[in-house]
Formats: sequence, C-alpha cells, structure tokens
Amino acid sequence: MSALFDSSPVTTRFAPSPTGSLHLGNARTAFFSLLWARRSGGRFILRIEDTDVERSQLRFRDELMADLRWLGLDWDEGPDIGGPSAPYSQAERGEFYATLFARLEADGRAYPCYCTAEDLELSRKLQRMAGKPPRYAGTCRYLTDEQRAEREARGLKSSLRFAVPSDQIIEFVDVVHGPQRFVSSDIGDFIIRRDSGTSSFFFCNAVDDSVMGVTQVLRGDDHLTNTPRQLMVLDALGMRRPGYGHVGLLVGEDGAPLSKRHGSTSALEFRERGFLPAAVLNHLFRLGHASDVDGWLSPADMPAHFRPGHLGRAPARFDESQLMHWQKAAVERMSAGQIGSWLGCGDPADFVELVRHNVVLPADAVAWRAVVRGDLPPLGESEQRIVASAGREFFAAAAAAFDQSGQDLNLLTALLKERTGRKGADLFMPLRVALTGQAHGPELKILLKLMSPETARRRLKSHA
RNA sequence: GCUCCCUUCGUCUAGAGGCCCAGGACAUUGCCCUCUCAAGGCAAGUACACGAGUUCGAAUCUCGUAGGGAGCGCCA
Repeated sequence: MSALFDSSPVTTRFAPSPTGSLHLGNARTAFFSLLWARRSGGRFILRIEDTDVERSQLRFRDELMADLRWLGLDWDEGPDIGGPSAPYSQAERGEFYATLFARLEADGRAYPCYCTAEDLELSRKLQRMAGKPPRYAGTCRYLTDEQRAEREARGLKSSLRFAVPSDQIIEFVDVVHGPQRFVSSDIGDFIIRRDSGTSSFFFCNAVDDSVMGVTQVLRGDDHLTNTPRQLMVLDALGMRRPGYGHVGLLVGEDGAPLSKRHGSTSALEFRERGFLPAAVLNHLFRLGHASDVDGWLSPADMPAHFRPGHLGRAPARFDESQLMHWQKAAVERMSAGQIGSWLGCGDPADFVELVRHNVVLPADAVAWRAVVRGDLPPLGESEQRIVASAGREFFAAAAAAFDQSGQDLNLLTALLKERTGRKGADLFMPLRVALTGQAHGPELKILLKLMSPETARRRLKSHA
C-alpha cells in the first residue's frame, strides 16, 4: 500500500467557502493537503468556493488567506496569485459551468426542476413520516417538452437537477477508508445549478477538481457519502476522477465535530492568544495522522515525515493540553529577540531572557512585569502559609540584611543564613514569596536586580 | 427512517494472525536535579466497546450487538 503513496507528484487543493474564518479542522485538511503535495514535489491549489452569493463575503476570503499565510500554508495557485487554471474563485467560473450544464442537459443527464422550496420541504416531510428516506421524488424528471415550455411561459424559475441513473454501482478506493461501494438507487436526483443560475457544491467542486488537475482530494469524513454523487457527475461528463481521501473529523471535548461552542476553534483565536504557528502545526500534524517522530518537527521538515497511508479514520479529539506542550517547545526554540517581539510590550532584553522559560503565552508575562515594576496582587493561600511559617522576625531580619546587601541576593542570603540559621528552601522560599508574590518563577537573583531597591525593601518590610 | 463511516490507556496514536498478558507521545503521580517553576533524567498507573465465530493461535479476519458520527439541503 505504501508504494501507492511514494512515486509521482500529486496535486492537492484546499477549497474553502468564504463564509467564516478559518476553522482548525479545515486548517488541518489544508495542512495535510499541502504536506502531501510538498512531499511528492507536486502542487497545492487554493480555490475559493464562493458560489453562494448570500453567504460568501470578500472579507472572509481575505481572512482565510491571512490565516493560512499565518500558519505558513502557502499555495502554488490561487485567486491572488493566479495560475494555469485561473480563475480560482468559483464566482468567476460561471461560463465554464454553463457549457457543462448545457452538455449534461443535451445528453439528457440533467433536467430543469420547477419545484419550489415549499414543494420540496413538504415532500421531504411526507417521506419522513412514511419512514422513507427524504429524496427528491422525481416530479420534474419526466416532464415533456410541452410541459416545460408551459412552465417557462408561466415565468417559473427552474433549477437544474442531475438525473441519477438507477441501479448503478459507484465504486472508488478511498485513500483512508479503502474500497467504497454505493448504489445509485439510494441517491435522489440532486441540484447542480440553483435557480439563481449559480452552481451547487456537488457540481462545481467536482468539476473544478477534475479540470484543475487535482489528483488527490483530501477532505473531512462528512463528505464521504457525497463522493458518489460527484463521481456520477464526472463520469457523465467524461471527466477524469481525482483520488479521494476522507479524514476523520476533528471533534471537541464532547465528541461532537468542532464548533463555536467548544471555545476557541478558529485559527484567528489561537493567533490572538499568542500561539505560535509552528506549535499549532506540530499539534495538527499528529491529529488524525500518525507521525513517525514523537519530538518537535520544524515545519520545513514536516513534508518529509507526512505519511498519507497513516491518516486516521476515527475522529480525533482536540486537546489543548497537547497544543500547550508544542507551544512550550516552540517558545523554547525562539531567540530572545523573537520572544521580545512576540510578547509585544517592548520589554527590555534582560527581562525577556529572564522570564522566557516561565512564559508559554504572552498573557503569562504580565505577572512578571508586575513583579519587576508594579504592585503585587494579594498572596494566595499556600503563599500565605509560607510567609506565616517564616515569621515576622525573619522578614525583619531580611529587611535589615537588605539594607546592607542591597540587591545582591548572594550577600543577602549569606547574611540571613547567619542571622536566622535558616538555609535552603526555608531561606529562599519566604524571600521569593515576599519579593515576587509567588512560590514559582524565574531566577530570584536576577529578579531582585531588576526591581528597584525601594520596591524590594518595601516588600520585605511589609511582612515584618 | 434509509445509506455510509467510526470504536486500542484521560487524550493523540503504534499495531495490517504469532514479534503484543499491547509500544510511544501528551497529561497525571512519585523520585532525582534544583531556592522555586520550567527544562532534563528515572519510575508508576491506566486501553484492544461487547458477544459469538474462523484459527493451533485474533487488537488484527467474519458476523452480530451497543455507542458515536456523517449524508439523504436551491450549505459546503
């Protein structure tokens, strides 16, 4: 099986509809598609599926592209950069679809349907009540030319339906699910052109993949049962079939496909919280995909390690604690300068260097800024205990010692050790808590140097 | 309702009949290191949904059952 994935270059694509921002699940399929193309030396296409004029917005298209670029997912052909199959926005491909619709109609493979939304709604309802699958009843399929003419004369609008042949077996090999077999009789005639004249997903998505030279379609599991419809269209048109692979969906805590109610699920939200693209990519790389390396992978190394044969069928649960792990790793790998600009507050270099190991998201830095130049929040319970068990005398001694030692922690602790007899954690912890308000944090020695002497003295005295 | 898909530790996964009384990673807990945290090292616990069958032998094959998901839209 693996030989199947090795040899020739594959062309893949990402075909989002610009009706919202880039979702993590979509980002993952885009990423896998890109990886597969890169790994094989092929091409990756971005196509915008904006035939639904009501819901599509230019703003979303731009956001989508910005999010993709933020993640470092660059395309070889797309609406903004063009390419051999331009245009890459389906709203601009109407003429192409029109010639195909005409062919299908002339061949008797598609027919105009005059049913209204209400008709169809009612029909589906009736079928459901009768315990039958809600499929198009075929009302308009066998209309005579006269009947059609009569309806046109009445000014009725029509959509175009694909005439699904009966008792046809549609087979294909899904790269993740293996051999698939569907019976056409289970599929009702479906709309390929809306009454507005625009193409529907089943149609334009399939023919564009074919004509744009896409060799491997990677998409979510939810499209698996749509595939036979698209295959019938392609076959009817005599167009080349791409390979298909349906990856298990990305789901939330509750096992339901990722959506708004699971908290932040859009790329933009993670970006705004300060997650690093390489961290997100490392996480996504292992969701529904078995990596052959456990450790950190730089994005540049990922294509070589992508294994299409190891794509997951089962849904993968998005778990932020794993993302956090990669985020830590990503922060570790940044230079001090990069961290500085990532934190975005113009922090001095010595501060950045000091806190970098205690920060996984930019929000974590604010507490340390307060330690260095600001006011400490009230102590937590365990911190209070540490202060209490050290006792007032300890802090009185500490304040006195500080007047001698200044911000030299070594000197301060040496003096204190002498005067109180304390050592080790018993000595350091109360100092740390008094000085920083927390039991954990960066190196105390440097922290002490960074705060003003007045601040340090005041903090020590406040517990005396 | 009909059709299709899915089911291995808490989570991501390895596993394509014996190498598996199931391996790794994240998370968790403990220990080491250390003023603390992080990092690093070591260690621990926890999983083949269930039931039949095929086989000398099944996480792996077959059939059922249960649970989850998707599609059946003039949404993609």
